[in-house]
Amino acid sequence: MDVAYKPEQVERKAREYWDDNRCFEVDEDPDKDPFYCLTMFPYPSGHLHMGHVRVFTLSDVIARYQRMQGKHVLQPMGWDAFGMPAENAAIKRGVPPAKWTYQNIADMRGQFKRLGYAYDWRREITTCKPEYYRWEQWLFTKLFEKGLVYRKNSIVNWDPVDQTVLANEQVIDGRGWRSDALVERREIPQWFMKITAYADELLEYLDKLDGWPDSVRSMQRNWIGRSEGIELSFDVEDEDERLTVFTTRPDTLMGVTYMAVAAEHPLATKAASSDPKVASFIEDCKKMQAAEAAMETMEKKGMPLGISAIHPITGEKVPLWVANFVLMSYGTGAVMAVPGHDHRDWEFADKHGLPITQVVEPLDGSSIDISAGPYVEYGRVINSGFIDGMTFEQAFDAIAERFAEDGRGRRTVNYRLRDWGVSRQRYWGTPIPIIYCDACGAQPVPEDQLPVVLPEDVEITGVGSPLKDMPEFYEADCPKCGKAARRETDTFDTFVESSWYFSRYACPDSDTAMLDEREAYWMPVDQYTGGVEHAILHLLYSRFFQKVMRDVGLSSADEPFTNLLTQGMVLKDGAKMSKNKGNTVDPGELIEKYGADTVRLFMMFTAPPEQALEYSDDGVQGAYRFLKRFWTAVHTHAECDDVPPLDIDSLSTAQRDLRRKTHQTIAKVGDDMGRRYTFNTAVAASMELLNAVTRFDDSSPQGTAVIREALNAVVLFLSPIVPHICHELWEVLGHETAVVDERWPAFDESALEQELVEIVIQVNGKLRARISVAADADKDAVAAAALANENVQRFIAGKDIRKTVVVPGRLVNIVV
RNA sequence: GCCCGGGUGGCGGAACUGGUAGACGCUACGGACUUAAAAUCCGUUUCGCGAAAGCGAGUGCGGGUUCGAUUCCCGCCCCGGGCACCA
Repeated sequence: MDVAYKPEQVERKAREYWDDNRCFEVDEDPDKDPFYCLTMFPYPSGHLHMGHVRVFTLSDVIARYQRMQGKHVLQPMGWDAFGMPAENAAIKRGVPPAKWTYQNIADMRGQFKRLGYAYDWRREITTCKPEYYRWEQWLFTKLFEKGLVYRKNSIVNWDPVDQTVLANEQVIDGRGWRSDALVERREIPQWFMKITAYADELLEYLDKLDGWPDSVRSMQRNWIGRSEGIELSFDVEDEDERLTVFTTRPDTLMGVTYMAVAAEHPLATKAASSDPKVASFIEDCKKMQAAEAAMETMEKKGMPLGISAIHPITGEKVPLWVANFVLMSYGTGAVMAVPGHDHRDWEFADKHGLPITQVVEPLDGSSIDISAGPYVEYGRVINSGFIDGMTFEQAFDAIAERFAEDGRGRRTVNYRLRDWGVSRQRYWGTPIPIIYCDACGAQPVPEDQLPVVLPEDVEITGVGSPLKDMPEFYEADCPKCGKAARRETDTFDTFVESSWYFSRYACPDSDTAMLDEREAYWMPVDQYTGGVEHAILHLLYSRFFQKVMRDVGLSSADEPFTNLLTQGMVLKDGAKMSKNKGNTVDPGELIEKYGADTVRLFMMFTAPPEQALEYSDDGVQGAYRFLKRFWTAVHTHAECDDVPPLDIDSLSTAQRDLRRKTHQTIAKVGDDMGRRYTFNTAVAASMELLNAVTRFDDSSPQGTAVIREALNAVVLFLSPIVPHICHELWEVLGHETAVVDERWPAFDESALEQELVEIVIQVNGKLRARISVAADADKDAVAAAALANENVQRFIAGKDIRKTVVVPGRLVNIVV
């Protein structure tokens, strides 16, 4: 054997075969069984990183495996091309975002091709192209017509020095990343999509998504945060308007000792006008970040407004506070506080010397010390007049009824989910198709004027959006009255592009409609793969868009992704790879050194998909070494060219053992790849089989026949993972057809039969011996054999046997 | 802070439905081949005691259920992801 493994040659040959034969280009064939295999498309940052290689390899393995199962597999690829990094690069290097992005796409496409992914490149999508985003603009105008979009004020991070809006990521310790100025909260008008109109459906359908991990469904359920409660209103002294609050704990109503409103609440604004201390407090509240994590971890501060609400039952005065932890954008911007039975209220009351009263006691009647901490469980109501003695449910109903009668309240359902703010004060994004007219207000751009094209030749300064300085962009005529009007210069959140791209792959060239009839052939996606970090936002927005597309008649699918696989990150030295930490590894270099197959194998073997994967140079070496062994084993065997057909009945015990191993492995690897998605154990099992073949020293005709069967199997089931080397080795094994067109091997049940099985013997649950018994031995015989064992006798001698547990084919446990 | 994960040898991991803890790979060590090195091949490798047979301990920590717990339950600790403008 003088053929050395040269990855670059082997891989080029396989690639050329796939390209020449257009192996991965698929059309809509009604006679075939379609399987849509999709990966979350990448942001074209310019260079491939290890995370990309991992997720795209995972998806590719699934696609190739399904193809071997006879499915008509679509696997497309595209680019999530709008986003901040392009603007940042433009500021840094003076290159326009469009130019930078297109160059990156070209570079990355080349790297992907080198990795041998089975993509139908004819369907490539680039979201920053007008052919793509025009349909997104079109859908927005449809939503506008349906009343599913609206404009309202909301809070952004404002950098007072750079005069620009910052992303949460660009705020570091409360300061702007470039200017280092203290960031302020600023309210500006922005467009919102009514995702809350679909809250119930998004929640209900989670139960039907049984192809999704429970963890993701659970995160989404909590994110939507449906809660049933009562909305009730309190009169406020010297005010005409009542103060409305939402509570899920009306049973604690008599325990309200104060109330709190958000800094932006009208009552707070009013109090500030006459009280400079309140005014300065509200001013301070503006200097905090918009991110929820920052809100939750910051010090809880508040200040009395000097006015009181009137308790709706007792008529007593309840002091009104302004507090930094109450959000104007969530609920009504006001809360009732029950410090006796809520953690946050208790801490706030404790700090500010507000009264804490107990109105719920444990159902078992035990006493609690409310001054030491709140009691937050459901219990029995006390100290509460007409609801005394009631359970939570009884009190809930009683309060609901009472308030409904006097028109002060109603049962209602509240969601934690907020509407989706889609406006961004950035240049590099899809222009929001709206024209503002002084006379007619905000008007959607009519269909025949779409797309609103983003000018690509611009200069980025880092101060505001260049669109605001381009009259040729923003000057427009009102679509309704024709008078001079002003075009919206904000662009969409880039999550909008990624909320429907999966459908567009079905018909990327459709220029008369957003989606055409081909959508129905491929959608929904059978297998979607991507990082866990997208478990909530991207996946929830996509689910929302799918339902919207369904409701405007573009699709009949309720959900976009039938099965979801969330993959873990790639780490080095226990930390996420990042330029800051200087611990990045360039997959391009590895591919050059070892070939694509080695990198693919390393990724699949090192950890199961859902877990974080720790990078190691030695691990890559190991993968390369295995491929060399694999290569040598197949070539060595291929030298014996007179391999006869298998004659199962004539096999020796050793030959039968190897054949059993082959068929056990076929079963195991099929299960690992098809059901469990544990590609690491599939590879391990393949290695074991190859090790068994290498150790099997038998050059008799039937010996080589058994080896041939084993090697054929190994090449077949490694072909989704390391497709290039398997393409070559399949040919070396004498096959006329390409491995890419082969079916998954079938396993022979009869090959698995065994005469003897090993049984473990325990005494009191501790391993004491192993014995070999006939596979069909009955329980009593196995127990008797176990008792007869010498070492077992040492441990049971002189003791009474209390119990004997026999698990057939596995173990015996003798309890003394 | 809240929600969701994870924690097993020197390292990555395996043990799928409560039934042999450490498969497979890496590292390290010993050996073969070689003038030498690389590559390759063979062997050992959870820890402690022991010449060996074997014994004891052991899956983040503390408890519990069970004949039997890495696996189920309760309470902690640590690490990671998400928290609505990173994608």
